[in-house]
Amino acid sequence: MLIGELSRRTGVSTRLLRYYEEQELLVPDRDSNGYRKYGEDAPAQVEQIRKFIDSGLNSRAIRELMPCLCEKGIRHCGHSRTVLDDGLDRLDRQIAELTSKRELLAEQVDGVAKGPLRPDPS
DNA sequence: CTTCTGACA
DNA sequence: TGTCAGGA
Repeated sequence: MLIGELSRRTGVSTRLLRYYEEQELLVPDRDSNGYRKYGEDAPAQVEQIRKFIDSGLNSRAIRELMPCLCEKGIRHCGHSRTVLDDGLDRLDRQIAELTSKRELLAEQVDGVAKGPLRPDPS
């Protein structure tokens, strides 16, 4: 199928589908006319890519994961494990950072609550 | 009308 | 990610 059909069937813009190719997430064959020609499994692959993106994985991680995909989800080879676990670790670190920031800001909120009331400047 | 590449008031 | 250009 051509890029237009894949776009309609997945709801992903042609602009994005071309970007995925640029990132080597989904590289289609080319027709003699130069048009991108996607396989029947492309729709499923695009959906998988969307899920990975929504899970916070970067293009490099997704690129390394795509070869590990089969009809139903991921084929758990050793590498896919590593990539997935790295993704979880990165998210845990981000959660820790945000939690830290939240606590600092919360301290300020407490300070304001205890301080004397003043008329708003302006 | 559809797709392609490259570029960004 | 959208959108426009200029060509096939």
